[in-house]
Amino acid sequence: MPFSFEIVRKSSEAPLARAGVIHTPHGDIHTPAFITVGTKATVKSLTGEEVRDYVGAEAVLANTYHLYLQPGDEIVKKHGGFAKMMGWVHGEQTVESEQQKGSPMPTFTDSGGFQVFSLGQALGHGVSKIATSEEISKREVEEKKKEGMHEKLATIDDDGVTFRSVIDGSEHRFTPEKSMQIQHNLGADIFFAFDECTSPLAPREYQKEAIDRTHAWAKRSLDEHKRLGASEATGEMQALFGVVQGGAYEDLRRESARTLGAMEFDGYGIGGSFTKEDMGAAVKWVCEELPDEKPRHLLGIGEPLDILLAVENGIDTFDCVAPTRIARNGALYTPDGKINIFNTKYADDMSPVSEDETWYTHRFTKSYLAHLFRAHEMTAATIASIHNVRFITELVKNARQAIIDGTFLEFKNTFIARYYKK
RNA sequence: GCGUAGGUGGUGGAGUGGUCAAUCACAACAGACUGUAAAUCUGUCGCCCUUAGGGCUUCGAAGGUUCAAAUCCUUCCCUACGCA
Repeated sequence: MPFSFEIVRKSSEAPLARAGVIHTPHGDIHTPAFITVGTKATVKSLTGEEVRDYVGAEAVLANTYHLYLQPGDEIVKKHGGFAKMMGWVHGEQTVESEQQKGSPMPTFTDSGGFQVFSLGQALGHGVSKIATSEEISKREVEEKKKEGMHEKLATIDDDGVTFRSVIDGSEHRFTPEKSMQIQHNLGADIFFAFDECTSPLAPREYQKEAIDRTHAWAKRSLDEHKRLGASEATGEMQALFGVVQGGAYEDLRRESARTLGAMEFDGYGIGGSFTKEDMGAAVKWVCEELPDEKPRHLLGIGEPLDILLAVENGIDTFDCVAPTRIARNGALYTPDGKINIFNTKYADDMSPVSEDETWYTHRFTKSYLAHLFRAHEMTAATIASIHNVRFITELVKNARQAIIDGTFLEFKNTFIARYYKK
């Protein structure tokens, strides 16, 4: 089946929220959906089977920059794409027909645009996806002091980006065309156009310059995508999403969404580094401008509250490293908020890691998991990652059901009241 | 019994007259993490006072030398290894 998107139900309460299905050649994604991040063709500490059966994820997102550097996109191509390579394949629960078993499941690849930001402008400034406005003003003061202290690993010009490998320091160059060629080799179902992610520290003039560049790159990405044609592995044409930028400026965000919305993309990504306060607003502006009938992916988000806000404002899919990263560092999502399993009180806590007894991680006690972390056992990361990604995946699935049931706002408020109560 | 080397904060281990409440590592305690340069990073870690800072008690024990001792001297206790 070729790529398509179908809206199943629009929320009766939130004008932008909707439930739908993304059909890909490798299976369906029921939206809103959380897309698990597997940057280097692995969801850190988990196998494909664990992500499929214990997490219940429907799609995985890998990264162009990282796989290009290591092991190299040609190697991935030889495997028939990263999904096959990492064992992200259909099993008992996910197949519709017997012949589908063992075939790849749905995948995305990010374009490498974010790495240009995180290894360039943001390097050494501690700026990431989300910053508080307080932090930003503090950093503006420190900005000059730090100037030159960190050698940037990437520099941008209108044609593309020159960067140094974080692995061996060697110099490389990405252009929109190059990103498309690599993504084509990596073999995902859904690609992202090569974009420039800006820092919230950057002034308005720069944000404007950056979206103009991002729009030009979007056009070039689209042209190259068409030129490359159907995937050699599947014979299917893969989908390409354009990426909206514009910082915290409403007019730039709307302009970016309108400009890209007029192009022949299969869907849209919303990128950028946000402050905690303006993410929801930025999503709303953009979704009001984007064509209704195409899916929208919010890149790199997020925490439970951010996800609910984004669903409410029209987002269909998300990806975020937080569930797996904080899992490796001993933090767990629970319905009552985030906990740090290292805290003394959990050493003797006999309650299950997951409240829900249908979850795989229900069988382990918090005490056991705390022990594994303290003992530096690798399974600590595995169990915590399965739990956290499941938690976020279920949250989004439940939000989807609530939209269908017409109870989204109640669902959202109930969740937030419990999760954030002190 | 003799010889040798030692006894430092939860642990290992620096320090051998003043800048020592005592480097460092680990453990412990808490925090951060949002298109992954992250199994990472930050802070605390003798006791008391509200931070700046101040006060008090510590380096096997007891005495002593000195303006000043974890550091020097004496005695004692203990540990490891070697010799009887």
